[in-house]
Amino acid sequence: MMTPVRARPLVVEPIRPTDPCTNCEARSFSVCNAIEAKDLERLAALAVPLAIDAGRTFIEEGDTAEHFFNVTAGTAKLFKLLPDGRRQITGFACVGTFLGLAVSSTYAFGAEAVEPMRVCRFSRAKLKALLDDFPAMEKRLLEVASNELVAAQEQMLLLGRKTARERLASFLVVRAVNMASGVLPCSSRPADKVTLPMTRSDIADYLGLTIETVSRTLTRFKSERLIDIPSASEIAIRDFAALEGLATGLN
Amino acid sequence: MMTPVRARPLVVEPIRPTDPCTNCEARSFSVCNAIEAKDLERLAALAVPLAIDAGRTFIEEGDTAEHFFNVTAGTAKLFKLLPDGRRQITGFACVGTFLGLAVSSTYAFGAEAVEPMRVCRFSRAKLKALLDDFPAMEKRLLEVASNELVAAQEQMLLLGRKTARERLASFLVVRAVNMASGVLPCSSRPADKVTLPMTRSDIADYLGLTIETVSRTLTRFKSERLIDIPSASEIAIRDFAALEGLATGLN
DNA sequence: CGTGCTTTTGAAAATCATCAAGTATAGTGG
DNA sequence: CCACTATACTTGATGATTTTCAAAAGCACG
Repeated sequence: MMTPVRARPLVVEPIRPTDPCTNCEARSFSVCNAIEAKDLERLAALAVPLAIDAGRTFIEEGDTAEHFFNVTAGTAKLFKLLPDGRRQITGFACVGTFLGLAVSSTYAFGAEAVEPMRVCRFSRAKLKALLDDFPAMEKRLLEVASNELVAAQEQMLLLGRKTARERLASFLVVRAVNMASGVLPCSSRPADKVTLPMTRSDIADYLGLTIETVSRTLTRFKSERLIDIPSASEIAIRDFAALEGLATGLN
Repeated sequence: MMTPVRARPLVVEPIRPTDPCTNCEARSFSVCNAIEAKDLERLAALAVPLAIDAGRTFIEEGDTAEHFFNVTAGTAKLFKLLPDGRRQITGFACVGTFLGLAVSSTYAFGAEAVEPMRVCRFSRAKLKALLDDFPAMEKRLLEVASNELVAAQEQMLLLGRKTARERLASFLVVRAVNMASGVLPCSSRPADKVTLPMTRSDIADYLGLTIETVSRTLTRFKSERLIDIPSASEIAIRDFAALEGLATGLN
């Protein structure tokens, strides 16, 4: 159940293109777009691009927080653990997500790559110094934090008050909406296909359920013609409206 | 179960002392202390101090977010609702708490006074403008948001993975620690008495349980000599260490 | 001293977890 | 390319924690 400890050093295959930021395909999604093109050089000087293998833990809960991370490719799961191994995944970080916001000196959560990832790593101290020169970026960070706070509140509602069916429906609906907005101009219709790079165990730990309940609920959705399950990591949405109704508790 | 709608206008007994900020007893707890004494006048010009009756909803989920609030006395519960009335309380806002952080134009949560409250109300637009002149305050807001994010993650762990006993123990432990730090110099020993201004229903909706489970669990704690219950709104901590062990899942 | 609310306590029911196989799927090495 | 193994996923039976339903006991307030 628990993540095996890897002995290898963290830095895996560092990449050093001429200018990591200017052509960064993740910039438009991320906090970095608060910085104008002419100033990108200063940001680039701080950014250490890294490749991270799937399954690797790159933030350990409780470690001293020396770095910020910005996800440029792939997906990570963020989690908190109880001493006996119980795990709560607090979110999935995809392209553009900024990690490491914490006032305290230690990370309040762990992070592990779900898929092979690319991230930009920043020294906390240096980036904080940089923030003094770019108030726009600080504003952007506040926006990001506020958005995450809203998402966290929504997740508390899910964990505290929704049934297993409602939780899975919510999960699929959010995924479908996010997948669509990533590709198409914002706020279009939801995707009709959802990919699940994470395992059933991850989904369970995200929704506060067990893998069995996740599996059973998805099979039931399928038998109700709400979804299709072409493969374990792919879900086709057949009745988005019904799922949305379920997700919002309209039964 | 649902909060009755009040017909009265929101603004209850506005207070207008000569300078609401300089002598504000909540300033040291709040974001306002990011502003130096000489600049307090500009902040004071924006602050509208209000008194709010217990039970009054002063932020309605979904309403257009026109104001920020800063709690100067009393306690509020913040919550999200499902259409059928299920409620999740996402937090309790006490003295010093800043409310209204939201990027979107509408509030993502509702807020209702648990006790009689005093708050300072700010126009969002005006306060945002003020932020441009006081980057220190923006930094402070980011800190606040980061702290809330950490708390939210902790609450997700509680809601998703802890048992009823562990949830109640966590709740009491956090309260005991907070009560102590409010009165005494920070990071001293936890309070040996905890006041619960909120109802059992509020506690249940905060912990993702029912009032019956909250009541039963507390009585069981009492029979196990972990606490005493002199009155429904007052709990004496008899074995803090045991509660803390429970809270962290050490059984 | 009722009246209405909150809280407590009890019994029954239900959702979800646990335990236990069995079935896919993917990765490995022959 | 194909067994072979390990892992992930699904499915079934049972069980337990928590909810639901019900009612009594406390408390606050007029």
